[in-house]
Amino acid sequence: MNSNNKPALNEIFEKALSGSKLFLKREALSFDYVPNKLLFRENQINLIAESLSPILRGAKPSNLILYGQTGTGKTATAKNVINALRNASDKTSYEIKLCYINARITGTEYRLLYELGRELKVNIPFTGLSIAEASSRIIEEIRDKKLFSILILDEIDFLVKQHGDKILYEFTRVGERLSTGSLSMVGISNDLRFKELLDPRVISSLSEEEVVFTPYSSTELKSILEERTSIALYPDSVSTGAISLCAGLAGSEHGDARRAVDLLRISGEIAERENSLKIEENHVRTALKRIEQDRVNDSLTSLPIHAKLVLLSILFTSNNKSTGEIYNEYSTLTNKCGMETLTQRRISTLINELDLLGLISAKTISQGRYGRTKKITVSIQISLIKETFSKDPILGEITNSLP
DNA sequence: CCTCCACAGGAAGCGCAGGAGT
DNA sequence: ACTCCTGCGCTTCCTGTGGAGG
Repeated sequence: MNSNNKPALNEIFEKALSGSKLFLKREALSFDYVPNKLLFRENQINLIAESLSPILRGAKPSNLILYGQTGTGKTATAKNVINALRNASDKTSYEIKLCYINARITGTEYRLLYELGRELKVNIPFTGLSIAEASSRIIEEIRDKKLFSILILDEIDFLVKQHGDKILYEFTRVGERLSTGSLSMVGISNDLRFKELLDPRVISSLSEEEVVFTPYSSTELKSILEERTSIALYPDSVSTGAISLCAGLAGSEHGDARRAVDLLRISGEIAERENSLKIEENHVRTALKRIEQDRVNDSLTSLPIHAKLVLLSILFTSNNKSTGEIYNEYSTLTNKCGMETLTQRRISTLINELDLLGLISAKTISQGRYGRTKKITVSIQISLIKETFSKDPILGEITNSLP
């Protein structure tokens, strides 16, 4: 792309058309953008490409697992290699099918098969079939049409944590049993200890090859951001300080490129709204605050009604209260507004879910003689909760009666 | 050292929604 | 119309447990 200081003609027109003074190509700063050139991932790209390349000769490639924390470029790298493989496969006579599935979005075994079936053009209804029937339809299709298929399972650890490794076992078995065609898997996991959850048989088959993605360092993050901005923004529309700050903030935990890129994009949007011609550090700081607020707001509004009631109960009692005390308060609340009261067991899991969302913190502690319980504390700004819930048709009144 | 509190959290199963096949 | 399938939210029943007080 153009990186010289003189804007090309098309850039000027583009600018006029989009009305944006900053963004040339906003998508390049979106989290699912797959750049043509991935920085600092040459090794991984080569490893994956080598493992998958037998497919171009009509042989079964080995299964592999990609490990690494969020934002280390696993998905982007996988997609990058797949795109290249797709292009290369046009020149072969074998029919190669590539199927990318995110196991967190496609949460269940059946829907996994459904998605895979759709990619392979097998007729699998949205619901109604048994898992066995659905998978045998897929196997038949692969065998009959001699398909060479690669299934990329993103966030595979979610699937295993929720449903066990049964389906993975099935898939690896299928891969081994097929006489014509093939089915290979590329698993992508955020959890480095994910293998411990698997059956040894699945491990030996699934992780024939392993590729590890290490977190980016802040300097690497900086280079990545610079590369992306050169595509996404007009020249000279971001200060070096702002880039460093994005890289630093995102790198402080572990080198999370997704966070860095998101942060920069939102900073850009804020700068744009202020009619600023350059993204500065203060925009980044505002963006950081806004990301956090949006996240909280989203999870608050999408909470099921009983989870909201539990959260309110926590607000009505003071901090550091036990599950039992929260449950009592919750019961009086449900009675007050004439709703059914769920069991304490259920509330216990709701509390855990709220904890997982980062809205509250629930620590299990032991008080010896006085039992074992959780100490529950709200971990976000209370005013945010009040603000969101007071608009709620059912909970508005109760919320406003809060002290 | 043992006991026993006040829960945690696993397992099983129920009723329902939503949909396919017959 | 009827059977069969899965997912989901929930209940019921259950076993497990860290440590203060005896």
